[in-house]
Amino acid sequence: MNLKELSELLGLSPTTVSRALNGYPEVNVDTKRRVEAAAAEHGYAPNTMARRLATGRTMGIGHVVPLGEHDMINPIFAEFIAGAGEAYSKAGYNMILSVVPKEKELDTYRAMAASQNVDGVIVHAPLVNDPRMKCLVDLGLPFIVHGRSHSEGEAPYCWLDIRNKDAFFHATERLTGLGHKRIALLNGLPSMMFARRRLEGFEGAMEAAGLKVDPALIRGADMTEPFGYEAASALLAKVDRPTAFLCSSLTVALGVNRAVSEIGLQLGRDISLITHDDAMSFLPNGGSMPMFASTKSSVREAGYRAAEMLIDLIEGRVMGPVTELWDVPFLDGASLGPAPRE
Amino acid sequence: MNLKELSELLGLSPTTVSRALNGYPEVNVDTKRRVEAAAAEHGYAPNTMARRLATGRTMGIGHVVPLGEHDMINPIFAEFIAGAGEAYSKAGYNMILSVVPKEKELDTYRAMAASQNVDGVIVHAPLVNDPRMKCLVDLGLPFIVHGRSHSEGEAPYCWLDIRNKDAFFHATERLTGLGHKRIALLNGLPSMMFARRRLEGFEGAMEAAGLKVDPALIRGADMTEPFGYEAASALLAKVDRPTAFLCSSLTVALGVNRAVSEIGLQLGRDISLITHDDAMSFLPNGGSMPMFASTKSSVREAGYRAAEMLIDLIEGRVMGPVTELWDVPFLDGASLGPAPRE
DNA sequence: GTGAAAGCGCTAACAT
DNA sequence: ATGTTAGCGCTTTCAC
Repeated sequence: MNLKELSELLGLSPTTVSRALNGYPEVNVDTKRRVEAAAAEHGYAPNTMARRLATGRTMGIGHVVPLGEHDMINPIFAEFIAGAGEAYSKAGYNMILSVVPKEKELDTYRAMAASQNVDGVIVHAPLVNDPRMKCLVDLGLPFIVHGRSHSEGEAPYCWLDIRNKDAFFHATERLTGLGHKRIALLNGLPSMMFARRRLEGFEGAMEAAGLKVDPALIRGADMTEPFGYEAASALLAKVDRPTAFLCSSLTVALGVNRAVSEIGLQLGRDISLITHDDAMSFLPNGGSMPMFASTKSSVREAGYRAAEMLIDLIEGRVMGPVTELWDVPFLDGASLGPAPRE
Repeated sequence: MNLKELSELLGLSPTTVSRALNGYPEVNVDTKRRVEAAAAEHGYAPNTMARRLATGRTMGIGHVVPLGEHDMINPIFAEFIAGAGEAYSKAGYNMILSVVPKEKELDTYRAMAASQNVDGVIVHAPLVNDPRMKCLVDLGLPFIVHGRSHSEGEAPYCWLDIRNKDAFFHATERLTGLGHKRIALLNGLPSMMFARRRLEGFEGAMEAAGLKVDPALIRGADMTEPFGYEAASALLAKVDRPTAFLCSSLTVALGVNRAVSEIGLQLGRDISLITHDDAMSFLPNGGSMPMFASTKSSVREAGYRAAEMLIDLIEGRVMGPVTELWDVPFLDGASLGPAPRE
């Protein structure tokens, strides 16, 4: 069933039917009702592609995820996607997920701009010096970055992010306040902007406490359980082992916990741990796992806000670089204790 | 730049340019080269929506994921998506991810069929009596199910699945062979078809070993770490506690390991454990975590095959219900030992 | 309030 | 080997 058929069925012109269905005001109330009834009865829905061609709006938002050694499809991403998806449904947009080799990411954006199959894109997991933003600006493709690439000051694009630096500053401060001097930082990949900012927060707090940062206690990698396990095992085997761990994710913290238990120690008694929890999607409550700083469902919220922001940008309701930044909520946990006496 | 402009620029008709760009054989080799060069130079790419309207093919595959209490976007899903995405890129298709409230899933399919914005869909996580397949068959929308809903015999649709029942039969057999009599099964949600099949395999092997299944040792829930921890803690507190665990995922196994360590026991010495590993995306090697049955990257492979199969179906290269079924590879691990003497 | 007609940018019959 | 023409199904002026 298409518009023409439906209109013939009703003895109306396609124009009127289209207007009735799209809620134009100038349509007679009765005709409108008749049209809607007929559409529902015959299960008519306008052909998506025809409408898109006619309006010039694709109603699609691209999410390009690189397929590489490092998995980008992780719990954080999943939560974000869930949030964004909700916003899209509400606004009638479609999420288009493109899985492409990392090195083809820019080409994908160029192709998207040239073939006009998305109205905008969302950039995930920005790197320390990320080439994607400039590329997108040049292409004139509207976009929002989840995270950011610029350290301080104005960025010439829209982004939204949590206060990673502050969160890790405060977490570290909390540990130094308990007397910890040897604190290990199990961070994300150094190339990632969020890891850079977390490191800055850590270093800042160490300095503020008059402590020297030991580079041997800082590790950065994909935030997996085995990474936490292996890094913690290695660090705990040292004679001057750390008395506390600062983890970039709950997944990593689980690995640390495994390493700690394995050598007969206990988290919260012998070793302190604070983790940034960004893995709530597979650990719905985190319940029994002690933790401290948590984003909880805020990643999903971030996805929703990002999508909303992008749609506003596309539809011209907002202009120019908009940014949003929010705090990471802190949760006290059972894994904190004073540093052992020397 | 559109087709008309490009063709005028070249002094050719739009048709010829279109033919040259789409690789039709009847085009002069020189013109073809000229056209391609001009297209590249001016960054021309055909307008996606115009092409889709003209061809009647949307080049889109829908993935509907329910947004509910139970997270559907989990590591298994992520791996599957990565695999499918790869296949789509290769074939020029787009993945359209729709996040919708669970109760609106069928409506979403109906809307997709009516508005023709996808060429087909992939059904995830089928339930024991899943209404989606019948709905899709009625709608005439091509689809592939990752998993299945019908227990045995012919299903009137395409699906692809791993041998869950066999895998859990063999895993259980292995444990009974070591003398274990009290085996706990930490399964997925009972409403999920895969959990049902795993349970069947477990029960079959118990029966084959002449053992009685204790319902108190069977738990089914979302496969999270806290579930594993809490279930194992509770079960290990019983006087007649299990001597072995069979887990539906590595995430759950991690929780079991935590519970086991916490009470001073050790996996592989005091308690045996076999896990089906479907969480490789956040545990890239599983390395130090002992495990037994593993799908490793086979979920990603499944996504790739499913996408390929669906495209074949859409493009008419295959017809009728196709199914594919494969074994879960077994990996020996360090977590197995004989059952303790009575 | 309704309709006729012209596009949106492409592909695909049907010539030549 | 190339061009002409007619759609694909909708929206959107413009006219009544």
